[in-house]
Formats: sequence, structure tokens, C-alpha cells
Amino acid sequence: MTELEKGPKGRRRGRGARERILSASQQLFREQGINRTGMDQLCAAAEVSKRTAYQHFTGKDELVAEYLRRFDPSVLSGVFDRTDLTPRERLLAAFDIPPTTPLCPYIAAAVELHDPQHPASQCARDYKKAVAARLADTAREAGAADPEQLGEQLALLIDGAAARTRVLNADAFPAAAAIAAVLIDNAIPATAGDDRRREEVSS
Amino acid sequence: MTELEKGPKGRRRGRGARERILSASQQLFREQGINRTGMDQLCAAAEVSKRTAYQHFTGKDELVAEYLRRFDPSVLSGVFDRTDLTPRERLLAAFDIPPTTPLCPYIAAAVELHDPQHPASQCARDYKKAVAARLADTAREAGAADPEQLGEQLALLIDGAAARTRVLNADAFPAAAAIAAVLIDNAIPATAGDDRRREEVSS
DNA sequence: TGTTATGTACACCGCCCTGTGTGCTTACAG
DNA sequence: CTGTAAGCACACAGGGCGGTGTACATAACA
Repeated sequence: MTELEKGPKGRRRGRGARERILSASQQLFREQGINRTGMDQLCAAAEVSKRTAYQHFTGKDELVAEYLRRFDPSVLSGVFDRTDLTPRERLLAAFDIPPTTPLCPYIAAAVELHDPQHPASQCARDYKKAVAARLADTAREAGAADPEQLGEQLALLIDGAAARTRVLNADAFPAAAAIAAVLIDNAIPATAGDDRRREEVSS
Repeated sequence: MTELEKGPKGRRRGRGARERILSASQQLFREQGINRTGMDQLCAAAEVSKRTAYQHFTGKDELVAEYLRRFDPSVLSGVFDRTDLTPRERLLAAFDIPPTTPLCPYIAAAVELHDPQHPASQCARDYKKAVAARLADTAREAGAADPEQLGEQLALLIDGAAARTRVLNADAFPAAAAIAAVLIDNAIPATAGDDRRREEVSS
């Protein structure tokens, strides 16, 4: 057990400053945006000295990138790994966004940072591609004729709903879900040989 | 003629500082974003002294709002007033975005400013609603069963393409246009009995 | 025990930002 | 020509920002 130091996460016997910093980032970056959240404020919210923060992260940029990486597991697998839904339902479940989500943080970061080379921007790109890929996988599972295309289309709908929700200050996901239902039904051949679809509620 | 002063635009015999400021805003806010463009840089680009800029605009906030208001005529009417296209083609023409458009400035402003109360944010909301309304009008013209819904859906597609283009650094408008075509065809009854379809689409 | 990694407290730096104060120049109207 | 308003040059205030230096406290392990 003397070798548990130097884990990939770095910290070995402290009192969890890094986690508090990232947790505070999650909250503040969402509520106020990245640019409008200063390191002073962030450290105060995390109950961490600024010095400590800069020992864990070389700079704000790295902190932002790490903050974005923390989202993958929660949303992504939370939707796609549900075995209680048919593939088609899983595709639609991606549009059931809890109202606690003001705007996809990846879009926000890409817009706020405004630099495609920024590590966080690349992280956002990777995430968006991963989501589209998982949507495509599920689309394939649902028997879509062109799963990649459907996945890309659904991803576009999600992003559109997110952006529009932000600009209009009104939930746009139901509208996006309605479009998604149309696209899904159009993409899955009526003779679809998929495994578990039983009811169709198209209108 | 002694009373031509105090026109709605304010300036009466100067050498056009206000126009230069707004023109420079147009360019810089797009290229660099709003937050990353300082007033110093902006005034330098506009060849205007900072003092003059603050005599025309009470602050950066007002300048940003005015900058957004300058977009309405160009894009909006440039697409919808084309009489050489059928209504259906006009709806699709909204997705023909010249590559010189990095991201819808309204979305960018709403994200960057991060304050729904900001005058520019309200301006963005108004614009988005106006676009949706014009899309709905055109949809009605095209004989859509539910024009409002189709207009809202197309607007969502446009915003999704804009956001996705920004995040992925790749043009997403063709994909959005493909979806739009599907939605339009789904929304317009094959037996379209609207008043103004005289041109038999060159299908 | 002492060493070392970790976290803290607080002051501090230089930079850039929005925004002003002041006095001078230019151009047009009468 | 003269008056007046538009615009200009320059310096500066006030503040927030990202980021550091220093000295000290604490927890885990040898």
C-alpha cells in the first residue's frame, strides 16, 4: 500500500481540494459562465486557497478543460445505458432534459472561449462527436436505414434545442423531440426488423 | 433646415464616427467575440478616439445591443423577400449560409453576455422570434398544415446548425437543410389547398 | 520522531478592462 | 469670418483579472 501515491489523479492524502474546486467550477461556470467567473470567486466558493488551486491546475484553461471532462459519464451513459427502454425510446430519451440544465456546457465553452485550439474546445468537439456516435449506435440498434445520418441529425436537434433554449429563455426540447420522432420514423423502414419496437405514436 | 439636428441617428455634420464604430464592431465582435474585444482595440479599428465612442454610446452594453440590431435587415429580408423562389424554396434558402458566417451573432451574444436581462439578449430574443415568425409566414404561404409549428421547427434547425457548426468547426447547415426538407414535405399536405400556389414546382 | 506532500492565509504583481477629464482641432452653417 | 458642435489625443482612475511568493499549518507515513 505504500505505492498508492502518484495515482493518475495526483492527490494522495489531502482533504479533497481538487474535488471541491471542480465541484465549484461545475456550479459557477454554469450559473455565471466561464469568463465571468474569476478564480478568486471560484476559490472562495470551493473553500480552497487560490494557492492550492494553482497547485492542482496549471491555469484556468486547464481547469476549464478538466471541468468539461467531468460531464461525459453523467449525461451520456445516463441516457444510453438504460436497458428498460427500447432503442427508439432511448433515442427520444436524449431529449428529456431536466430543467436544471440551462445550456449544454460544451456549446457555452466553445462560444465563450472562442478559440478552437483551446483544450476545452477540443474536449467539447470530442464530446459532441461521441454523443453523435452513441446516437448512431442506438439508431443502428433501432434498425435505422442510415444510422450515422440519423445520429448526426438527432445530435443537431439536441444542440439546436440547447441553443434555442438559451437564447429564448424557454424550453425548446419538446419541439426538438417532436422533430426527432418524425426523423426516427422516417429513418426506420416500416418493415424494420428491429427487436423491440411495439407501439408507434406518430402524429 | 436648421432643425435637421437631433435626427434619430443623432449625428448631424460629423465625419461618421458612429458608423465606423458600428462597422468595426461588426467585424471584431464576430472575429473575436464580444468579451474578448476591448474598447481600446475597437476604437483603434474604427479610427475613432475612445472619447468619441463613449459620446455615441453610453457604454459597451449599449454598443453591443446596437450592433445586434444592425443585422435584422441584411439576413432576414435577404432571404425571405426573394420573389424568384417558391415558398418552399425560400424556406430551404434559409439554410444556405455563406461560409463567411462563423456563428449566428445572436446566439453568441446570448451566451457570452450570459444575462437574459441584458438589452442585447432581449434583442437576440426578439430577432429569433422574428425569424421564426417569418418562417411561419412562409410556411403558411407554402401551404403547411401547421405553419407556426413548422416555422418553430425550422428555426430550431437553423440554430442547431449554427451551434453545431461552431462547436465542431464543420459546416452543419447541409445536414440541417436535409432535415428541413423532410419536415417541410411532411408538413405540407400532398393535396396542398392553399391560396397562392400557382407555380407548379419544377419537381 | 521527523520528513514530506498537501493545504492555508494573505499580500502582492502586472495586465487589461471599462470608463472619464481636459484641452485642442476641424468642419460646417449662418 | 465666426460660432458651435463633432471629433481627437492623451493621460489616468478604479477595478477585476490571472497568477505568484512567502510563511505557516496539518496529515500521513517511515
